[in-house]
Amino acid sequence: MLKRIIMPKKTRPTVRDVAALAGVSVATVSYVVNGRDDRIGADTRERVLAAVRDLGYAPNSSARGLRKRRTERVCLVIGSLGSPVQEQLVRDLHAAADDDGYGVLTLIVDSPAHAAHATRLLRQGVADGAVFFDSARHFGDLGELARGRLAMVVVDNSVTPDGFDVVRTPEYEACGEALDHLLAAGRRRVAFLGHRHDLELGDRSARLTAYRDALRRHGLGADGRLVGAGADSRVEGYRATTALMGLPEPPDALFVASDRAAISAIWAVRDTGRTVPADVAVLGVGNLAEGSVIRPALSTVGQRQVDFSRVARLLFERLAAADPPGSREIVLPWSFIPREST
Amino acid sequence: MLKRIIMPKKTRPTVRDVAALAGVSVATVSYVVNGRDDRIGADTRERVLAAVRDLGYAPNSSARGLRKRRTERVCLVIGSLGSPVQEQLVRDLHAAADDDGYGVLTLIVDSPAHAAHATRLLRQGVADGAVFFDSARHFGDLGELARGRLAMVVVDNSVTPDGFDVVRTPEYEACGEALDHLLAAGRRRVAFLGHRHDLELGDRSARLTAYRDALRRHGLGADGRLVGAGADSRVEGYRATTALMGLPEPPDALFVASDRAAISAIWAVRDTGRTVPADVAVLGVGNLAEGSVIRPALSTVGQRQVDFSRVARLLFERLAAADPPGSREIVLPWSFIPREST
DNA sequence: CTGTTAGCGCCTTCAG
DNA sequence: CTGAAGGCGCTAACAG
Repeated sequence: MLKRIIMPKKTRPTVRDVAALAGVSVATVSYVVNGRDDRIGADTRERVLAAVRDLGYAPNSSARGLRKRRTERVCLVIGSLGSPVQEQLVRDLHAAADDDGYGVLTLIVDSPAHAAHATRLLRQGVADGAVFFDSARHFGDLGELARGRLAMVVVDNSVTPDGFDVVRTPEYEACGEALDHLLAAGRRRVAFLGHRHDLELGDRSARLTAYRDALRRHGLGADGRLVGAGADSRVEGYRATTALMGLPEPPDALFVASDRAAISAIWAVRDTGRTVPADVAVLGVGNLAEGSVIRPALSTVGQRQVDFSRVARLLFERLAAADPPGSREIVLPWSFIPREST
Repeated sequence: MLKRIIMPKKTRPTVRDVAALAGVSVATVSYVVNGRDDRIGADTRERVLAAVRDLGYAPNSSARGLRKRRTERVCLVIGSLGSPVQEQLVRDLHAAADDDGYGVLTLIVDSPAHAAHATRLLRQGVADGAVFFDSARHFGDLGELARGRLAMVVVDNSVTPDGFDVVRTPEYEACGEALDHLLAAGRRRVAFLGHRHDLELGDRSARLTAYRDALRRHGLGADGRLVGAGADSRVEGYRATTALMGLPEPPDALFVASDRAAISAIWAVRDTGRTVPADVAVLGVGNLAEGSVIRPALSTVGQRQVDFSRVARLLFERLAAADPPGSREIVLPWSFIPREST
């Protein structure tokens, strides 16, 4: 009892504390804090703001979320750290969120276990909306989440809209164009280094399918030894390429499903004494900034100007809408970006 | 009115809905949901769980947080995406959180603006605890956050404990050892490529200071042209190295403050027709897995076995403790890891 | 212009 | 073993 009075408060200040200190009611504090102070006198407002500062008051987000039935937070669900494309997404989403007074939380989901984890948090209402990027494949039923009143935008090519918006990238077409270029230039042994999940997906992987179809278009048979994993990281790209170059009939072109690994691949090719692109052409995916700086500059496939502001806008439109808009679908512009490595 | 009855419920189910469907009281539902079901009959429990499944019920985290005055969530505040060391931290923190039934949110803070953003969320009680990694420098007063009843562990060398635990890495000593090795081997023009913030920090940057002190120990003067930015990304590492190699008197060794940039540096050196390590030695920092795979393998400085489980444990000890433990300080083992590039 | 007050959904004594 | 009730901190009617 006595402790209460003597000790500094161990619990964070509430509206009531602020109200008491400023000599006003809790409603007034709430109005001031929320910017609804058209009805509040200037002097009163100042007293409240001073009390807020003195006490270090910040409104409790649980209480506010409970009352308003919105958290004013959005969630970015991404598949992994380490890909610079995502940095742009982070930036664009933060920018859009700031405009609307929202906070951004990030959930890293690179396995079904993390997806379950994320699903639980999202269903518990940790945020009002979410953008899924490079992570949708780990989730079971995204539609169920959307039905739980979560505004959602999913960047993925193989998911079907179901109460949420879908953003697609025409990977298949752009990769096909790039591969045609390679094959038209006379390359005859083109290898494919995919992500592990490209190989698991098989026919449902746009990149792998684009590769197979391009070979077929040019009358070339598939050689199983030229298809494998290696796009998931720089290390794997280096290793897989080294192995490929040790083959009795090594490839004369490499289609690598990520720029990061493609850059390692260039390095690996050169470490076996060959030249890029003279001996071996290398083609990446993603249009990483780094690719345009290295020598030879990396030919790639992706957005010319990496920009996710449209994705962010979709989410905040959804959040602002009184009635949820129907499931929309947009397509980001992808193209073949030829440089020096092919 | 009629709509209410006809339309599927637009709002998420609550304990009351579950209780009504299962034919029990809300208290019973709460007991079952929270595993306090020693007092509940097995059949009753089954009915409740069935209702939970049918309705797709998940307890509202705002309401629960308000009532329990804890969110059972922790926050990872990291400085950027893209560094694989952080992947290990993410993994280790998730593992520890799962054990204790906590959720993990990630906040990306690579600027003071993002720090303000994060501070607001944290002060609003979005999580019970937080680990700061590679981000502390963007914050003004971490002590104030800790006083706001947030359990905190800060991984940073220049912050002083103030109601939170601090984890340090003996960078200065380990870098010094590595540089001594370089200089003892006869290198005379050693360049330093730092992060932008190393250069801003000046004397307070362990890596830059280690560099300057090592030169001094070996009786070498400082050459301003050999010190610059370039560690922040692969691209910058490549560019900065290329510039350095174009100098009238190019360096014979490069100390690069990140492994990622150091790897680019090796490449850039070779692209100017020189050999690593014969012409130019390259030393990185961080012990990135990739560094041990490339040829020549990258000499570096860091944790031999990258492991942050102790960091995570610190946080969860703090959360479990009734009374906050005093500010603790631990030191992670860092060492010089010589390989082929020096 | 400011104060009073009724919940938001949940957990947890306290009775029964 | 189960039900009723209070209150966590906040916002938004509604009074005054």
